[in-house]
Amino acid sequence: MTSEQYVIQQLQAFLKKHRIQDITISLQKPKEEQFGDCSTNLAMQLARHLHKKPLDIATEIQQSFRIDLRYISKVEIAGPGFLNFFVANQNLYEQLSHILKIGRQFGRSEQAAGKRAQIEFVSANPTGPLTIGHGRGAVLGDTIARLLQAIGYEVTREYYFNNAGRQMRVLGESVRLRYLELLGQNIEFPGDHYQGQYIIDIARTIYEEFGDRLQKETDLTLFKDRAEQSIFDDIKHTIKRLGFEFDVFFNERSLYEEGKIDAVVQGLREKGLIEEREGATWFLTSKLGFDQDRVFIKSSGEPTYRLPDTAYHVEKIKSGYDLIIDIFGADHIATYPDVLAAVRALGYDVDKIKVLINQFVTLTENGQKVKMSTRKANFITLDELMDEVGVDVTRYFFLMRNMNAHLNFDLSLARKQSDENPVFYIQYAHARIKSIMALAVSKELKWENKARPEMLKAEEEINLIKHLIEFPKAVEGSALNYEPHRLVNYLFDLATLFHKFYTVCRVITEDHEMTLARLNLIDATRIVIANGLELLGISAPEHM
RNA sequence: GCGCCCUUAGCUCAGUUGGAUAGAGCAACUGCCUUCUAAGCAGUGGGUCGGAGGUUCGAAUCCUCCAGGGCGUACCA
Repeated sequence: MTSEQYVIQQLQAFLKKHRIQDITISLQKPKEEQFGDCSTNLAMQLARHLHKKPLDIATEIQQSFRIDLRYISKVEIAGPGFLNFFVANQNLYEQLSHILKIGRQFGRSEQAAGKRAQIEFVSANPTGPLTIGHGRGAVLGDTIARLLQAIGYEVTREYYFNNAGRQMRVLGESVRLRYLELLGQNIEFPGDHYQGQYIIDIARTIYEEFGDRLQKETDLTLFKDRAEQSIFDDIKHTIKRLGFEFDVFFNERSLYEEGKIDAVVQGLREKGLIEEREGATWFLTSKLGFDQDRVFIKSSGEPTYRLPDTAYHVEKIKSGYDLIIDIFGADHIATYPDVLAAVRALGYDVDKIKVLINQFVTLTENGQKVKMSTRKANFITLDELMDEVGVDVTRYFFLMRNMNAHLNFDLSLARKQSDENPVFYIQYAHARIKSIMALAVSKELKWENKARPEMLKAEEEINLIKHLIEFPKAVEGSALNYEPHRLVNYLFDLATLFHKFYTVCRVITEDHEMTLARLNLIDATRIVIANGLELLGISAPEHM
């Protein structure tokens, strides 16, 4: 049992004794050390119910609280009626050895065991390399997947794409024109076609294979297919470099082939939510409380994205996932309310679907904003970014901030000062520990299960232990809120506490007992940092 | 106009779901390497939490209004 669990147990006993219900006990971690390790505002909450002064109630609770030195050393009343609890060191030592005992498992839990989650992200159509903008979604998605796995979910990473439609025709035509250029034709390349160098590269491979045999070819299929294949190969390579792979690539086309699209239209039509008008097929969103109707099928006969997206989400729900996560960029904000409305109108429970929107990455270079556009090719690719700063910095950068805040990515800073990136601060703590442990091993020191943890009494040591044992809560909070940056902040704070400890407390000394105790402490720290970085997909280096 | 998001130190951002004296990193300044890695540590300065009301024991956090910025608001995805 942790100290917190003991506190809650005692407080619940108090509530039961006084027959008080409908109160949820909340424990906070005070910012100030003098206010203890955890505190509760229960007395203030109860003041209204019991018609007594908060301070009087606090005193009652304090008097009924049974101090057990295995968990809590003292209880104090402070301020307007806070009850502050101080953790007994004995409990810290027990939890420290618990960390050492379970090692890599520390931080993982089974609370979502048996549940399945699907997370769809990136989902860029194969019209060009992944950009820094996609990178944010990619890293967030993979990390949230890792976090969900850490609390027991079985997770499927899914990439949804569409290789049909107008943009793919433009892509094919772009390649064809570049191919004709290679044949020496004078081509005026349209401004609204894909401008990137990669188009020329693809055209060249076609030229090398076919020579001029495609000169009269007007069917775009071959150009389109070659481009798609080449671009997808690149995308998969980039993803792999980032440190993960998708389990499923879901082609939108399969929804048509299996009749899912028609089923959606039919289903909504039966509900009176479909209408033909001006040659197009409309989804009557206005009947569902929205301000305007939306086109489902254009007068050209091609569906808009809303229709297949709806069919796709119906399929997700039918697959029986307990949790369905979509990660979109901010430019898709307007799309999901209609899609979810359609899914709901078809009678499905959309509560399992969580739509996470990540705000844009604003690129600045030399103080100037860089506008990114795949078509204009003035983007920085994710690969180029990783070439510049490495995978660890790339991932850390995308994870360190709340996803619904804009990410200001200063390219010149990322290039020039990449060794000042905070990720190195965390990795450095790990490398320092490995270095000490290597020295200990060379001195044939064996610390496992032989140390006396009660030797660890210095403020730096106690603070470090207290933070280490918060790790499972940090993982859980990060996972349940889909907020990787919380874990990043936790690890940064942990590194700070370790560096402080390192400066003040020498690990390997003449004092054998103390040496073993501290080796245990840094070993536990190493475990937590490594486990944490693993969840972020960032390496934990032995040397730096 | 409407919808979603953002506004906290000079800059970039945290702030554990309403708690006690609002934090960190950069940038500036001052110290600390004969000892396990100085990619580190200690310290100084820096704030009307965009503004105004409201809710209550208590608000950066919740509600309303206003201002500024971003993204949408397509028979593009």
